[in-house]
Amino acid sequence: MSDWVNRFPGLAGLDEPIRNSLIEYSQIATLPEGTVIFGPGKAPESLLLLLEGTVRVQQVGENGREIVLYRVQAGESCVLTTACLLAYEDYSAEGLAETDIKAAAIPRSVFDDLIARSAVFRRFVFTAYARRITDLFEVIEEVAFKRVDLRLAQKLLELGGASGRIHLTHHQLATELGTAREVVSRQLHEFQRRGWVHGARGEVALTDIPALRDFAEVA
Amino acid sequence: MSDWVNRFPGLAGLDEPIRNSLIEYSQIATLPEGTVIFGPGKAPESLLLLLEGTVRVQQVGENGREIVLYRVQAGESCVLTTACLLAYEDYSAEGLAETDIKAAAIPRSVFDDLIARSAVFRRFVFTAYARRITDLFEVIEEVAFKRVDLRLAQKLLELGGASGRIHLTHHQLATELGTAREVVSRQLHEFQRRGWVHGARGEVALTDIPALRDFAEVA
DNA sequence: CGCGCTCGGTGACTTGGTCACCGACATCCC
DNA sequence: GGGATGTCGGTGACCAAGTCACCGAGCGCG
Repeated sequence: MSDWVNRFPGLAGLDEPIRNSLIEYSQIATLPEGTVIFGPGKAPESLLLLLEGTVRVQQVGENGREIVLYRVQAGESCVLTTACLLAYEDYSAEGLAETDIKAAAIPRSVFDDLIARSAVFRRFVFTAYARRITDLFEVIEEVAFKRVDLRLAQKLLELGGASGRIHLTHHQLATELGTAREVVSRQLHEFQRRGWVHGARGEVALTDIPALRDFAEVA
Repeated sequence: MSDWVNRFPGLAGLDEPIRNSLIEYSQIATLPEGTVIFGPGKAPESLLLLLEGTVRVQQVGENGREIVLYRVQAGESCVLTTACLLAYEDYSAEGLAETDIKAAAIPRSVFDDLIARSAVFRRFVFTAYARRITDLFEVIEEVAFKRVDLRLAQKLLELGGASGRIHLTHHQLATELGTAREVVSRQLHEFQRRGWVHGARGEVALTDIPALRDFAEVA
């Protein structure tokens, strides 16, 4: 069980001593689905490297609406949170375990030490930053400039995978896009009228993926 | 002219050798207002520490609309760009010199070396990251959840300063908020009807700041 | 079974974004 | 001076999106 480091491609070239520090000073934790990993008034104290499961990071507005910012997958790290706890901890994003989770937790001090000692680790961290930040740029572009019907279609394709079945409520889909439940309901209704999807309680089935894809890309 | 390091509070505690490396290996550059510092297809090669002037970072959507993400002021650094050039350079944000600019440019390799050698420098960099990221979170919250009239009122107060005079066109104000010119025109018209502002070509004068502030905060 | 909850549907309305167009003004050049 | 051209702001009509209020269908639970 000391070989979890291999699951992170960015850490492949790590020197032996560094790798050993990492393994020695980090703790493997498991958390059940639904756990709030960090959130308003609950700053994380360590960098998380996700071994299994996914973490959803979302923003909650005062009016109660929510928007998903990005997801951290197995093999990735939760870097943004580390940065934030350094300076301002009063940001309103929260991290949720979307499934059961297994992760390696690296304490701040060890993190700092590794950054100092290893160029590979530095590259790993800054690359992770870059990915998250471009994710955020993308979210901004989407909410500021793009139409919801297109965004919904894209999201459905993204979530539907091979099976084309999505087990989410309209409310949850609305959170994915940062819009309101009614808007999603109406759009899905329209998609159904066109024969692209079929809805049931807490579920959406994609019935014409090519047409959806056409719509999402072209229009 | 080797004492520009003092202008950065976060670099105050820097050890002599580190400080000297920084001064020795960085270059002072001056750029005229309007220079595109980085942008799509134009990745920056060094970390910029702003000595004088301000840099505006904005996102450009395919449809031509724009939104201001944040500003880098004198005494701050342009860290996000460094991270991004590491991984994906195809993000659609661009950095513009909003005034004439003087900045110290730290090459990648020197940056990496300093990060390795100095805990103070590490803290400086990660703190700068944190600030930018919370800025982005704020932008997302605003554009996804808040009403434009409130956002416009806030922006006017922010830009108006003590004098209450703002030398921007309606189009530029729209870019500040990531909305359309017509929307700004209509809102300003309404504000004017209420006696809060007075408009002229390329200029807005705030005529009732307390009322504007009331509106921006309460409603 | 009845109770309370979540989920989704709907109509009416407000707000925001788009489109097309226009006149006022500024600049520049003959 | 008199165009030619471009920017700036105003406007009406329309469409897209968000809000509000309400409802009924399904579901789980005691």
